[in-house]
Amino acid sequence: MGARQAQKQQSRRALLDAGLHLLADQNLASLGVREVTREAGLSPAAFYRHFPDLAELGVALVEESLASLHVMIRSVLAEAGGAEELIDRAVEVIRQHVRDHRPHVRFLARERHGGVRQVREAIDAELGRFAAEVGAALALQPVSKGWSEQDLRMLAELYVDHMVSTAAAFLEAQEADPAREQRLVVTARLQLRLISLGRRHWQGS
Amino acid sequence: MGARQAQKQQSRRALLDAGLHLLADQNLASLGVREVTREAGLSPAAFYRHFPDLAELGVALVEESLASLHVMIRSVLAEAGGAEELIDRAVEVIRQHVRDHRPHVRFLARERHGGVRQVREAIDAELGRFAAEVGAALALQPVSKGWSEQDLRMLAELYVDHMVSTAAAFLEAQEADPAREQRLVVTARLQLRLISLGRRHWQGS
DNA sequence: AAGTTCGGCAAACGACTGTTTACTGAATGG
DNA sequence: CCATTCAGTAAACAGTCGTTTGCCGAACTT
Repeated sequence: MGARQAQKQQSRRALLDAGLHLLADQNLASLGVREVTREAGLSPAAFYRHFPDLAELGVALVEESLASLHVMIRSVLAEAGGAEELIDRAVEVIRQHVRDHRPHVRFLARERHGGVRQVREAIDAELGRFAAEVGAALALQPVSKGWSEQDLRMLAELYVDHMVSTAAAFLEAQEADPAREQRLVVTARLQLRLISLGRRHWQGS
Repeated sequence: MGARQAQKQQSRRALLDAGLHLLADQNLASLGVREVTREAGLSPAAFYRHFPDLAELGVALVEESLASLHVMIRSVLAEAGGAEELIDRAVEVIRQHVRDHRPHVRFLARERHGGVRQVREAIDAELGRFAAEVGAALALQPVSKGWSEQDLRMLAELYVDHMVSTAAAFLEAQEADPAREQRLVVTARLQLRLISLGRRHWQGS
């Protein structure tokens, strides 16, 4: 890649980082072009060399934010182990992921039902693909023997929804109270244990 | 109440309705005073006779939006019945509630993790009280015999989170595709059945 | 070495913003 | 019936906004 492209990528990164930083306490819909370029150290007009819209910057952030999610889920399911350890590891991975990618996670939580349709749809589509991936992984586990396609999908969605709720809860807990975070870990584990229990006794729909 | 107060209430309502209407495709943080008053048919300055802030209008909407929720939960738990019918009724009540209160529900979904701290905290506090109420109701059911306080709370939160996720899903499904709504009903029922199953086999933490 | 591409800039456009001011006039209370 | 209260108004304040324009100069191509 030439120095030309490299410098352009650098500016693009600066814009994305500036946006992500400003979105810490703001919605995408209330973000301004001038605001972003000011934070990024560029002139307002420079923005349009990279994105036609702020919405487009938003979808770029969505892709970036969810890329790490797929990596995350694999790291949970990669190492085998009993149901109990799997649960503990899953919760821990979520906790750590929120710690390591606060801005991205906050962005997702905030814009999932936010005011920008384009971004909302991008998140939903990606989350759907995510659920499919989880479903495929669940199908490989011995516990899922005899489960219908529909039931697997329903379970995967339950897990994904729970993960999203938990991540959002971590988001608020981590900046509020360190003790609250630990309580959250305990609760999430218990909930997953209960779901896992229901799963073992499932007789099909 | 005098005619004086009555007219003031009417203007206040107009502001709240205008806000709710505009928030259909916008965030609270990107809403403008002028925008709201224009929609409400008032002058910009009139706004300040009712609210100091747009954030305050937001918390007013939170209270309004969640008042109907408490009514809702009671209508589910009021009539007794087997676990199966209770689940079906719960899902149906949520579906209907979203239908009947679209703007309020959308507002809650959008601002729960939105850019206005004051509103976020109001929603979380109210949702916490809601979970406590659900927990108290769960404690009365025979299935909960021997359950610790913590376990009951964890279950209540699981139910509330699931309800919130389901309501948000209905929100998008209802304006997209009527068939998707029915699929959502089926999925939500299955998920609640699975949770209910885990609940019956719970041995305490 | 000359010509072209193109990322970034400053400046200007009209439109819109939140909030304050001094005011009007109808409902209120004595 | 007169004085007061107060919800609502119009006008003005000083900004910020998104977007387009013409231009510069460094990196590419040939």
